Amino acid sequence: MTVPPEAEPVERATARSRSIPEASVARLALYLRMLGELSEQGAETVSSDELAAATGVNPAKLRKDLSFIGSYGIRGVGYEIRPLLHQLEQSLGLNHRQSVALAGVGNLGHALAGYGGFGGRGFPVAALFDVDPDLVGIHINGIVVEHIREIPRISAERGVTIGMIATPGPAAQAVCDLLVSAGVQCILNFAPVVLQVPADVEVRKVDLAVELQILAFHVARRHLAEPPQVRNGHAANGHPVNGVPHS
Amino acid sequence: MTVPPEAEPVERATARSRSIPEASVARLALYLRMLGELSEQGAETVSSDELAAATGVNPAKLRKDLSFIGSYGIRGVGYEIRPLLHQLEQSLGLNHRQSVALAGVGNLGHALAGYGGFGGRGFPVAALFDVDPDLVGIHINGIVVEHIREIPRISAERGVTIGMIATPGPAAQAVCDLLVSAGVQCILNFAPVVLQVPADVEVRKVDLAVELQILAFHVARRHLAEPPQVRNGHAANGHPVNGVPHS
DNA sequence: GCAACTTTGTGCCTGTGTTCACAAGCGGCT
DNA sequence: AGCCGCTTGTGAACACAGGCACAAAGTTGC
Repeated sequence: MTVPPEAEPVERATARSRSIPEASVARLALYLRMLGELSEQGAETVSSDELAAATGVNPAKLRKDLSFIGSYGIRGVGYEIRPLLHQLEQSLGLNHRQSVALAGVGNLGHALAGYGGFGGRGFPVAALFDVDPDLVGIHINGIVVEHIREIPRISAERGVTIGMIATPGPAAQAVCDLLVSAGVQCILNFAPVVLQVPADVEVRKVDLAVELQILAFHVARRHLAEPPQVRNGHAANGHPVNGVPHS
Repeated sequence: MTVPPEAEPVERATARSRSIPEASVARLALYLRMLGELSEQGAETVSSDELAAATGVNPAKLRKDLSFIGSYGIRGVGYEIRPLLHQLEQSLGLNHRQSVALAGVGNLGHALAGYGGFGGRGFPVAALFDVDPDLVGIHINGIVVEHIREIPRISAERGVTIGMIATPGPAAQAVCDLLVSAGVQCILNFAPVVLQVPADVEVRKVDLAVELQILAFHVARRHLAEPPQVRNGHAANGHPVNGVPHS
């Protein structure tokens, strides 16, 4: 009585993430950045223990993650940074630039447009969009803000592959539809809504309010157990261990 | 033969998250917001299927999540929105305001300080900090930016419980230490570094560059299978199903 | 060339999260 | 009043992620 004929639930999941586990991909990106820093500092090799300590990950987990992209370590020595870096970039799809379109140039969007962490890491922001006539036409970081309705044309022209949505919630779905119609396959959504997209479009959501609420939950848990307890002796000097992992 | 004497690996995990699973907490925050919207629209009850569809979550998972905070549903009917909302706020620790301190009022920090999603949801930004003398003293949203060194004093005065770090990477650890010494127990970190903190401080990290790289990875996976394939016929009208869950 | 040491790569086990499927419970209709 | 349909709450199976511990494989020193 419950489930009707139904489609295949397993097929899609396995087909989507051939080989590399979702959770590992996120950490690989972390390793990539840390390796870049180490490389700039002139290091030639790293051991899994060193890299694990630097990224706050369990060494065994790190090795397993790296094993998904091949055997680039030397037993008894560690990992040669240069080749590993190259292989990581390859595996994460960073060998060809991914142009980003950002829709919504309000408070948050403006900051994202100017955020150096994107362009510096192979994700140049190639187009900006908004509906507000006061914003359309202004320059941010050398890029002109265009009207939302131009999304399909301009995205195609500039070879946009990734969309970021930083609009208010109510506008997000419409903008999302435009991005999808422009051929964008991946969307990073900062708006507090659940986007409806075709099955072949990937959406990731960053929800700042939810992040805070998760923290608030932990604060509350603490206060149930401990008394007020203000840490007045400066613990600022010794930070014992620990970089608390998270999903 | 495998497991030696060893300490208790279970003890710590269970003690830390008495009752509610980590992953559920994140979704509970989602439900909370959606229930708020439904309540404003005048709805009295929701079924798990409806709420699940609205939040892009599996209905069974949703019911299990809600079961962690108690039985607030009526079989045959659904959930009464008002009492459920209230209970959710209680369980997530939103019954007493949590003041937030934000360190780093650069590009991203400025946007966060002005972001309406925080204050409106019970997380008033109560203090702003930076090192830059050009920024110290300016007002954002009616709050004066203070110097980093004032973190301990001002945080204590204003009852800050949550810290947000939006500084450049190299400055983050020092700022983090100051926040910890001020008694802050939870930190939301936007800087691309792994913070070292005492074991009793909770850190969550939001890493925008990593989010993009995860998306880039999926784009690359796609391109291995499919040809260029630009979606020119407008798929903008019908968004079939699907709001793609994520970890 | 061999032995001792170091570090990777991985098999296996454990725990956590997700999903299905169904019994229990509630309201409405006859 | 009793039945029927609907929806919750949850037991059980399953998939995924994490971490230990060890064999394999390399390096260094003699």
